Amino acid sequence: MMELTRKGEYAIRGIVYLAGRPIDKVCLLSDIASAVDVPPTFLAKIFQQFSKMGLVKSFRGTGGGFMLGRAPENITLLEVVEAVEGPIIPNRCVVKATDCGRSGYCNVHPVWLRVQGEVRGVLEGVTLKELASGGQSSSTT
Amino acid sequence: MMELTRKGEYAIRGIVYLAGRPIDKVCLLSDIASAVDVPPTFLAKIFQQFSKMGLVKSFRGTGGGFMLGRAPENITLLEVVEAVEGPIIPNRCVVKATDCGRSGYCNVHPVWLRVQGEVRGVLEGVTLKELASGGQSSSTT
DNA sequence: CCTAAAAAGATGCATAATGTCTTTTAGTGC
DNA sequence: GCACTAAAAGACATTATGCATCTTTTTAGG
Repeated sequence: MMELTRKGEYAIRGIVYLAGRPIDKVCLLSDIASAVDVPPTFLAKIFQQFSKMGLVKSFRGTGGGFMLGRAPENITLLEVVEAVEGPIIPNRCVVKATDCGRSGYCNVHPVWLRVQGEVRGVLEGVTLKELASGGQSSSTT
Repeated sequence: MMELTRKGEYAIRGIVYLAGRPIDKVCLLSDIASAVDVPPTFLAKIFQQFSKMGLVKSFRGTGGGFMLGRAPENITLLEVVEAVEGPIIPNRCVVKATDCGRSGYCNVHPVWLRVQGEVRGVLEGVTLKELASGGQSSSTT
């Protein structure tokens, strides 16, 4: 359960790679794709989503490609994941309480809220800069 | 992302209901199903899995039905969820490190481990007893 | 106007989710 | 032993999602 899809995995690989490149130069999608071993057409879709969210900037035509939309220390893993996978929703009732509240057998509701909070918290605490540079975030292991 | 399936939701409803019933009496599957509003045939599959894991005890034939396999304070939500959804795996690389370690672009690995730990921690801290009685676990909101 | 590169949209296949139905097995009570 | 009850097991159907690929269109440079 709770498994990241390939799309999410590819998305992270792609943007982390981009974050590790010179910040002011465009990258060809095809270069990124081959560097991180992802089908180029699939990665294109992913980067289109990134572009809409402002996580990357795109440039068409000759000399075009992609750049990070913001400084890598200002982009969190949570944003990246949510950009392509949608919001972190451990259970429907988190977003639509009527799904569980109607008969009273959902004391589980607050538990899902807590799960959601914890997951978001962890992902929000990690930036692309850390991921690209190999720097570890505050370890709690 | 990370969404519980219907199966998981139904599983929780069913076993929480059972946990709220007299502990030494069997419950008919059909009664549970109608009480928690789940298709009986589907719930049957779920309870078969529970039975294999020892979370419930089943009795066939006349006077048969289901009982909790252990005291409700000794069954955690984590066990229930994992019984039907499988282990909590935020990303493949958590279970099979070769998936991300091969080229070095997975500094994300420890993050997924932390996510896994947090989620498991929350779910492990909640017992069927609390869920059945409406008692809240240690609130941190 | 020709080429480069991303954007957008249509399509196809495989797998998983969500159920249902039928048959089998195991008990109870007569 | 027989009939009845209820769970176990397995086959089946439908839909949604994941995981791509291919084609066409738009935008930009030289």
